[in-house]
Amino acid sequence: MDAVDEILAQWNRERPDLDVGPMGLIGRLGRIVHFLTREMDKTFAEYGLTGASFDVLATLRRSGAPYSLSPGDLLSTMMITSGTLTNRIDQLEKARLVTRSHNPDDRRSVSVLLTPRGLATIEAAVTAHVATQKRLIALLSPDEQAALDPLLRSFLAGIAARASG
Amino acid sequence: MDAVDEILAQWNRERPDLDVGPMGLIGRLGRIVHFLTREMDKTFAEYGLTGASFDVLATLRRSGAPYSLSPGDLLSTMMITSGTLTNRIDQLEKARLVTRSHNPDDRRSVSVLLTPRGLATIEAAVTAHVATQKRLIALLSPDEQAALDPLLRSFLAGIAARASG
DNA sequence: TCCGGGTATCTTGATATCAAGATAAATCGC
DNA sequence: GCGATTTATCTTGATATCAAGATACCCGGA
Repeated sequence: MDAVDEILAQWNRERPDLDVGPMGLIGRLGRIVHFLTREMDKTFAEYGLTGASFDVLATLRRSGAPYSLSPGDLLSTMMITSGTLTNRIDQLEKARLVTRSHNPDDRRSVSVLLTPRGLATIEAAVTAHVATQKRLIALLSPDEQAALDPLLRSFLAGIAARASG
Repeated sequence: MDAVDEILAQWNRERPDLDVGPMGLIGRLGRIVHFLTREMDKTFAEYGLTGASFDVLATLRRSGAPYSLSPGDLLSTMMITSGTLTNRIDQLEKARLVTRSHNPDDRRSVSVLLTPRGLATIEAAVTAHVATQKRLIALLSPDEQAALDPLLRSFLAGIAARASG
């Protein structure tokens, strides 16, 4: 009888006509992700980052040398709007973790490049982040983790199929 | 090879020292919840609500007649700060979906009460919401849903134990 | 050449959120 | 009783986000 079960019990009492089975699954998913996000944010904060700024730096870092992508490239892999990305890059530029430079061949487009300081920050932060994720996922046994993985893949595949179809 | 696998492949190339197994699980969880949230928000919007305002109305509704709780009661079941809750109640009051009244016995405390209009709104919205959740969860087969449930329970139990211990 | 349409990025205005602290009222210890 | 502490809620100031539209530039066709 966890916190989600208590909510479902209330609905059962008040609205017995509702089938709240799906609400249990989705509610638990939401709470789990909420907790994981909060814990991971603590690690980011140790490096002066937020989840948002980490995402940008990590996307640049994992794209490989020279650690440079256009805002458009970043947008395509990060589920945010263009205005949000402009703001994130502004903040990172102020913190001297990235620089913007204009492409002389197409002056509409911009390159966002990790500075040496930005590279050092993300190298350290991602190492700590992976350690945090390892610690968090250890709340499940290895068997449970192995059982969960294909279910999440299937769920996400269903979503991808829906989004494109 | 889904979008999360592509991210993991990039990290494997750039930082083969990192164990990104946990990142796969956590990344998929995050994406699934992000998608589910966006879809559920569409249903809320049909009733003039957001996820935030739905949460307040639903908490009042499932508490049972007379559909009245103090901000403190609401806070204890909704993972938000007191300032956020004040703002949510302000918005709902403007929309005439709830009213505030002061308790004569303890003038610090306040009762937030569903108006008839608020009750009618949440009755309809929660019915539609449950239908949306049923549709979304159908991306998994019944067997997959049955397999997922105990894993999420176990994960959330681990979190609850950690949070309290 | 020049215009229309498309592309890449940024700006604007409105909201929602949080952290920290303010306010007001109740209660506790003496 | 009376000051100090605790409790319940709200306020303030900063930030992040989004939707919609503005800006600046490129390109293809007449």
